[in-house]
Amino acid sequence: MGASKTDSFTEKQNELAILAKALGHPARIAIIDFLLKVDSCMCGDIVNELPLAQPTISQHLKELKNAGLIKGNFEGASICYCIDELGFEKIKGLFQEVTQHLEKNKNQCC
Amino acid sequence: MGASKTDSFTEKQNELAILAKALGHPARIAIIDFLLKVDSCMCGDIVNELPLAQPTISQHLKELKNAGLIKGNFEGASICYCIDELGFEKIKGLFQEVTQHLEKNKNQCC
DNA sequence: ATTATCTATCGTAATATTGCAATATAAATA
DNA sequence: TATTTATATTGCAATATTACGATAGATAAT
Repeated sequence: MGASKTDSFTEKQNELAILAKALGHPARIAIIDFLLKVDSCMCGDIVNELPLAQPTISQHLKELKNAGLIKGNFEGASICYCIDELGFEKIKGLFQEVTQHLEKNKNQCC
Repeated sequence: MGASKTDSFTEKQNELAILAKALGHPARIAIIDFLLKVDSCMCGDIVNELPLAQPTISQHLKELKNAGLIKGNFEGASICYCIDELGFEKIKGLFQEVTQHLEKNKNQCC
């Protein structure tokens, strides 16, 4: 085998996993960091910032976009990328659940 | 190639990526969900809950533990697993940064 | 000591990801 | 139209992940 058994889990679990997976690479975290710093930029700016080739950056941007973590709009010849707050709102929910739960239950087993 | 260029990124970026990657699988999200529901449990309880074989669950638990998202302590013959709040605190920082940034800058490019 | 129970590790096959050179596409400009 | 500029896609090799059967280790109970 080797393929994830996505059918065996809830839609919400799969959705969260897709969002987390998209953030599960340092290059993609670095892209998010950069977008937070500059608000918006084009693909070439990121290529100049990170030590990866243009096709690799393009691939990472595609994955972030598919997961709903960034948006990209045409602006003349280039494409303007920026953070997509919707994706981050979704994944934030999980952490709020965890935090709220842990505040209630300080006395754990471990 | 195929290996991530981890040396090219900051320690914080790599750390966040490791945490996010650990959550980037529906089975591991399901394990976290279950631990939130029952507070603490043993490996066998998760094997009964999820449609995966025991070695597979054990492997997922190991990854969550390595990332610092769960803890596991011996309790008699079995091992008691529960959420590790430290890991979740770390990853929460990124989302707070994003949220705070987006509150300030509602007027984006896209 | 033997057996039963619980969890981890090993080995392996199937699949997915990462990275880049080469190439293609799309829009602006000369 | 030809050229430049910006980004995406393709193809491929290297590596990583996923899943599980078989097996090993560790503790508890008999």
